[in-house]
Amino acid sequence: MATLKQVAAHAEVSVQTVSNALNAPHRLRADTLERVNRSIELLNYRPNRNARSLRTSAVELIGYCVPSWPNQTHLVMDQFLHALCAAAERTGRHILLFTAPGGVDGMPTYDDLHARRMVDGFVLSQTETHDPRHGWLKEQGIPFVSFGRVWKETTQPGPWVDVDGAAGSAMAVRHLYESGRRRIAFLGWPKSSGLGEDRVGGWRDACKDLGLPTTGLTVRCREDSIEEGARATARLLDAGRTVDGIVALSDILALGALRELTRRGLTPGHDVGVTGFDDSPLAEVVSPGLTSLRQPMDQIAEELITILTGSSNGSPVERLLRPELVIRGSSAPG
Amino acid sequence: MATLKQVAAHAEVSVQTVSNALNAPHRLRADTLERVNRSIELLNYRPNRNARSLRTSAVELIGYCVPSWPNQTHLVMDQFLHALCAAAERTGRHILLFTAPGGVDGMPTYDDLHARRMVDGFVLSQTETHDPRHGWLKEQGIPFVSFGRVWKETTQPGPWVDVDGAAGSAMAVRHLYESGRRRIAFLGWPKSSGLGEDRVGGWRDACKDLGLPTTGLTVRCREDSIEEGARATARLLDAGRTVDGIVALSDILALGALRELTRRGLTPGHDVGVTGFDDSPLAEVVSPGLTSLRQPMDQIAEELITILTGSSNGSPVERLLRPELVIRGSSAPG
DNA sequence: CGGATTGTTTTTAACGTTCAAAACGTCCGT
DNA sequence: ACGGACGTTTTGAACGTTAAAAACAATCCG
Repeated sequence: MATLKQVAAHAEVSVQTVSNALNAPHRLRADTLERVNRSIELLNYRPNRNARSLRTSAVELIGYCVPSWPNQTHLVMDQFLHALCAAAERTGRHILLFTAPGGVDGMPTYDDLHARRMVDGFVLSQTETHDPRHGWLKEQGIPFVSFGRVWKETTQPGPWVDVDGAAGSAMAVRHLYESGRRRIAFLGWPKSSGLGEDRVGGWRDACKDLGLPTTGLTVRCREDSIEEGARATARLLDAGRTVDGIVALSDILALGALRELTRRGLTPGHDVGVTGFDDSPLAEVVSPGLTSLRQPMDQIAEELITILTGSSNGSPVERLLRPELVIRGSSAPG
Repeated sequence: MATLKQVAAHAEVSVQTVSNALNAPHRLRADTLERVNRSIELLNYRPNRNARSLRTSAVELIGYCVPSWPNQTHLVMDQFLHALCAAAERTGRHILLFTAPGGVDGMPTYDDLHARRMVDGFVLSQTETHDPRHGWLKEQGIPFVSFGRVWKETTQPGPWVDVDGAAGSAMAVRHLYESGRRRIAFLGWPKSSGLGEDRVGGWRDACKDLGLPTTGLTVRCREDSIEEGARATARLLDAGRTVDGIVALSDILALGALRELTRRGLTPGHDVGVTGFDDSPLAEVVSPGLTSLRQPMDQIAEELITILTGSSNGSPVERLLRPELVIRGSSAPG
């Protein structure tokens, strides 16, 4: 494996000149640059990243903790990871995966990776309400950016990128409204979830804007499962009042709604319009296809990397992106 | 950030002694070791990985190319990644993610990562028939291990770990047989797929062993989609002959089968037993739950890391692991 | 023509670690 | 007392790169 020294000898220049040819080519005279480049090519030289990192103390690696919540399925994780990787590579960086316990217990792992100079910073995801990681990292001066706000904190301890759940729900409501639905229910999560409150808020506001009723039309599911989604839908339908639209907080809950509707002989899309969230692979795979709010993964990843690797001057950056409504059969005009 | 030098000064020993305290503690006198360890603790010293890697030329990082086939969904990728990460960490290593074009076009990317000393080796997955990567890497002398055999090669160019698809299919067939099914069909892929041929072979052999018919009971789907699975099932049922069991090559195809059966008023599990492959999150989320063959992810990951980081003495290692049949409602005794 | 200016290249000194060899003690047998 | 053997510690050099400063060369200006 060729080194700078060997290239330098071959091109008959000093080591530093070869280094400059790579990192500051404008400093070289045109003919020298070409000569050096020929030698680099000829010897198939590639800079040793470890030596470079040792000298510059920047490893160009970004840590990402691969999540593993047993209950929750990460249906869009592969999309996210691919987007994140691609965005990192566009800046010459890479993603280093690691596992860590949740909450504060995981902090030593983050600290260690940073202290050993294995990563320059972190991308956080799976942000929880009152997530302790953000404050901790900020306190340690470890660079990070979060995919997801730290809910229930007035001042956010660090930069983040997030998808506007309220706007998403509102889009779903308006879409159902435009296809004639007038009693649109919401399947949500317990109040403790910041993400849940964000999305239910958007539904409520949009309904009020359009003059639609909201009372008695919210069901809070205890967990994110098909079963709970179906139960919640059953409760809604059994309450006696008509429901012709359902905005679900997740694709999983929406699938539960679809199942319950079908079980009762109602046709999703025709009798009741249903929408989900996140546009997971399931959404286009079920029948009828599930209308869902897609997260703009590429843009999210791009912003995350930009913020993390940016000059970070002044106040932390906050970016709220709009999801995109992907319309499928479950909300076909009825 | 503390360095070896500072720890050495604090403990009043030489730099090398501190290094030895970490890498070869048996060489130190007990009291020296303790003194050094106290200093390490006190100064909160962590070895700089870049300096270490530069010296030893081992980065303790394993490259994994995050796949992105547009058509195919990676329903178990997060499970795999988590297992792989955990297994790597058990040996003090980590996973570095990257993206690369498929086939030979991606090889420069692999080569580059290795040449720049950013990874020690690679874990390959999403192995295709005649996959060129294995031969190429072997030729370059770049360490790797593959999750998945290189199909259609008599001598495998490198070590691999794989799941025994034939055994899996056979388990599914025997399970359906035990609950009384006697005409068990197979939903597969085109003949060009090595993985497909492996699984269909297991089905055929198991049926013959049990004295069950196989002729006219195989359907080859053009692509891995719910739609194709449903179409294939329709074709089977329209052929006039009875079918009381379906072994599908994938969970997706199995879901298609479930859908078509339900559409025709047949009850999966009661009228026809259905099994899938891979035990994706979908399997336990649909209704009825889908009986499926789970890949032993933790064991796979463990083997991959062991082989890749092992002494690699002599001939390449090959490990064929048995999948586990997870029984759910879709194959409930009818 | 001398001094300043600019452009290009080289020299020197790190970055933080580990390897190999040398040095230092201590104990032993003779 | 001496040489050897062992156990522990230190010394010197190297891994491959880049930052900073120094050196050199060419050009410009008064």
